[in-house]
Amino acid sequence: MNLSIAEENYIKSIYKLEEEGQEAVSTNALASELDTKPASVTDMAKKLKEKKLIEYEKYQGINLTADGKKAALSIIRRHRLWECFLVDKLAFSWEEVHELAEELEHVRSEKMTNRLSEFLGNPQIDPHGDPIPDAQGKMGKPRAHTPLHKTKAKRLEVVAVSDKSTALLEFLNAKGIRLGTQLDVIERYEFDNSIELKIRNQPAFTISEQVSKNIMVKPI
Amino acid sequence: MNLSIAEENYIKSIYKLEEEGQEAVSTNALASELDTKPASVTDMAKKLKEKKLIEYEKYQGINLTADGKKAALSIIRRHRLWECFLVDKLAFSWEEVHELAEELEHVRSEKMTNRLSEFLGNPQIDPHGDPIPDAQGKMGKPRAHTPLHKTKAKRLEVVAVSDKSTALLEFLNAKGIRLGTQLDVIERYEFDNSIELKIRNQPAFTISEQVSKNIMVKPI
DNA sequence: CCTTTTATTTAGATTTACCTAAACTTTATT
DNA sequence: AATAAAGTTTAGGTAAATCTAAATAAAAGG
Repeated sequence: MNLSIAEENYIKSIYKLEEEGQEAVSTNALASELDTKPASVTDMAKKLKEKKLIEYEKYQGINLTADGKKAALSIIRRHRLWECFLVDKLAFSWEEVHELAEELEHVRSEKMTNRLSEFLGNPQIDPHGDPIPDAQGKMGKPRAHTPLHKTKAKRLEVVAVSDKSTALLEFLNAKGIRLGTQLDVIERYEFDNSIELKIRNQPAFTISEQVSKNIMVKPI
Repeated sequence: MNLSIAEENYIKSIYKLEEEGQEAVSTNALASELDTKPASVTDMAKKLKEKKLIEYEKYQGINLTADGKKAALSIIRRHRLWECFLVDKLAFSWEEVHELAEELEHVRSEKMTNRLSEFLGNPQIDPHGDPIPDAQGKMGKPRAHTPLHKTKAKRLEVVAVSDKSTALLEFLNAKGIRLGTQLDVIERYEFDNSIELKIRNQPAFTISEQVSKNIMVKPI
C-alpha cells in the first residue's frame, strides 16, 4: 500500500483519537486534530475507505481496519525512532523533536527503520515516554495511562507526557519535570483542580489541571 | 524562501546540469534529468523565475541566480550528509543510499543539518566521493574532475563516481571497485573505448566506455 | 535563404488535497 | 415530538504539479 504524506497523517491522527478512547472518530474531531476543515476530512475518508484502511459510513464516524492499524503503527514506529535519534544522537531536547520527526517519519523504508532501531539499541520508549512499536507492529506495553490529575498517590514518577507541544514541554523543562522525575504531591486544590508539587529539595510549585492532565505518572 | 519538494528537486537538477558544463540549462535536458515533460519544466521555470531563484527567458534556457545557487548547495549538503549517515552509522552500502537521501534531504532544519554534520565528524566527502558543502554553502574542493576514460596515466586511484544509479554502483561493487581503490590500466582499446584494468593481484577485467566515463580518478 | 527538424511554449485537462457555502442528518432541548 | 443546535456531507472552486496535443520559435541542412 503506497500512501501519500497526507494519507499517512490522517491514519496517524485516527489512530491517536481511537487510542484516546473515541469509539468512532468523528469528522469534527479529526478535522481539529489535523487542523483542517470537516469537509476535507469527508473527502479523505472516502479515499481511505476505498483503500480499505478505515471503516466509514456517512455520519457514522471512522475506525481503522486491521490494515489501517498496521499502517499507523508503522508510521508511529518511524516517528518515535527518529525522536530517539534526535535526542540521543543529535542532542536535541524533548520539546524540539516532535516537528522534525513529523517530517522524517514519512521516509518509508523498512530496512532503514530497522537499522535505525538497531543503531539506537532498539529503544522501547521515545523521549516523551511513549512506547515504540517493534518491526512487527507490536507496541511494548500500552503506554502509561494514569494522568497526574486522576491519581491519589503522593509519591509519583513521571513516565510519559501526552501533549508534545513545544509550549508544554518547555514549561515542564522550566519546572524541572522530565521523564523519570520523582514528584511529591503536597496539596490538591478542589476549586480549580490545581496541584501543588515538590521535586526533591526544591521549593514547591503549583500546576494547573491543564498541565496535570498531560503528565502520566506511576506511584512509587 | 520556502520551497516545495518539487521546487527543490528542480533547483538541484539545474545545479547538477550547470556543473556538468551546460552554459544555460535547456528545457529538454532538465525534463529528462527530472524524468518529466518539457511542458512541466516551462511551467516550473516561470515559478522559479518569479521567486528569483533562476534567470530565465523564453527559449533561452535556465541559470541559477546567486540565491538559487545557495538553495542548491543547502539541499546538496543535506543530501550528502544523510548519505554519510546511512553508510557510516546504519551500515548501508553506497548503492543503496541515493534514493533514501533524496527523501531525507527535504527535511529542512539548519539546526538538525549542522548537528548531523557534527555527529558525523563534519565529513568532507560523501560515500560517492562528492564534496559536502559546509554550513555557509562553501564546497570544499570542486569535486574530482578527471573521468577514467580521459586519463593517460597507468596507475590511478578512484576518487569519486559520478553516476549514483544502483545499477552502476552494484557493478562496481562486483568488480571490487570502490572509493580509494587503486587501479592499473592494462590496455585501452580504441575501437570501442573499453579499458582493461587490474586491481592488485586480482585477474584483469574490462570495462566499457559507459562505465569508465563515470569513474573519477587521480594519478598516483 | 528557405525548409525541415528539433526544441520550446501555450492551451486546456487531470489529480491531490485543500477550501467555502449551502444542504442535509443527527442529537439535544424544550 | 417539534424545533433548534450541532455535526456532517455535497457541490463547486482553488492551487500545485503534472500531462497531452497543438502552436510557435530556433537550429540545422540542403
